[in-house]
Amino acid sequence: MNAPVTAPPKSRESSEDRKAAIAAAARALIVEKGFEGLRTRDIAERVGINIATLHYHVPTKEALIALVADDIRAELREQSDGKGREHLSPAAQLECEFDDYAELLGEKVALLTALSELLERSRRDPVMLGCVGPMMGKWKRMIEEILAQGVASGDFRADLDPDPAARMLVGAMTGFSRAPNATPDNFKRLRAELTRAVRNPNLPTLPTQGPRP
Amino acid sequence: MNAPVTAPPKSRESSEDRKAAIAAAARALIVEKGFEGLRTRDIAERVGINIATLHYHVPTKEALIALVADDIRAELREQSDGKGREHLSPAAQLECEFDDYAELLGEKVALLTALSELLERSRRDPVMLGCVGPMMGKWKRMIEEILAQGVASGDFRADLDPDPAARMLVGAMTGFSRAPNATPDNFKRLRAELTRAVRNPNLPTLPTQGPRP
DNA sequence: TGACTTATCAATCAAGTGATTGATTGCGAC
DNA sequence: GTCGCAATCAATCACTTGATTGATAAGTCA
Repeated sequence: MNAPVTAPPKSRESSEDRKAAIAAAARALIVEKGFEGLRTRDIAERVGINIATLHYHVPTKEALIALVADDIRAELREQSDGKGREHLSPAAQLECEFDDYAELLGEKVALLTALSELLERSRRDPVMLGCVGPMMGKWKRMIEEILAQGVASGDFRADLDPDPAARMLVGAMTGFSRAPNATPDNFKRLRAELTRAVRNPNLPTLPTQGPRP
Repeated sequence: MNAPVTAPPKSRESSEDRKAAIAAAARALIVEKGFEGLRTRDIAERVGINIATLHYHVPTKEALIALVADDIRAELREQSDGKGREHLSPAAQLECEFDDYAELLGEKVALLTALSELLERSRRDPVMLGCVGPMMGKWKRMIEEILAQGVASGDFRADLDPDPAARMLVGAMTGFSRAPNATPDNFKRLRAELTRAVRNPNLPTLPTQGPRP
């Protein structure tokens, strides 16, 4: 390589690296203190830079918010991208959605927590709504689509209404992450229940039989 | 903004009335600005009193939080109290739960919004968790109980697992109030979907409201 | 009426809190 | 070298915010 695009590690960080570090620190602090408890000084301290340096990279707090939102969006897209599942049955696709959320619950709870904080604020902050709303909308629509296909294919109940059913599934999952006793085992039970809630009872094959004894 | 209460120069309020007014103003402001955006000065202004007067009635912000939490708890209990429904079928009892939530959505959205703010904070505030946690726990347990009875009576699916199913219902309802397009009509569709999600598909007739022997 | 309590306010404090300023330092280009 | 720019920092401003203080008026009661 005679033309390195990314500069080698210097004593002084590049603007990109700094911004990434700032976003990470901000997200961690949002989880700890809540969005409204986010303080620019705390972020700077965690990154190990001066307040003025922080403001050099991220001029205003609004820009900081946008940075964090983008950071979260990028990480979420990273998970959902490039996983062609169109060839799977609707029921299998739905299980994949559950798998994805289980992965978030297991390895990226902080992401979910931060997202939850942003969501709460989005109710009264149009800018935030513009950041977070599309993410949630996309998720719900994706599930809605799977459900509609499943109704057509016979995987799911014929009387299933995709829109409210998708609301139900999304609400159940997000609600789960907020609730106490959000253990992996309890999520297994939840997803099993959700599966039973939407599946076609007239299907000849019954893969599972009821809840645990 | 809002007129600083051109209230008539009344005689001095009683301590109880003042506290009630403070709680009401605080709740309204929580809805508008979020819990973390709650400012004692704003509350005082809305009530029409001096900051020092506010601190006379509610010494610290923590006491204010407790006051608000108690206020919300009281209003919620007011709705759920004294509505003996044990004589109804489990399916009918569940519909009553949906009715209750529809009523909240219609006439007391502010209550739900404030509660949502408190819930968000309860994740990182043990005191708040002590206030809000029991409320949510009671609700979930109530639904769980109805579901268990409905499984036994045959109203609901035999393979329904009450605990995660209750999580699902609670999550679906709370999630609905947060989501966009939370219209009354959409709630109708949601509750219909939830009803179908739990009902026993082997029932010869659709379970309807009314007592059953 | 007079002593005592309750409710109220203007003024102020002390600790934040986002943002700005002016100077300093490291690094690449010429 | 040394010039210019990007990155950094110490100091500070202007404002917010929960809480306190000392004084004053409105009730209560003997």
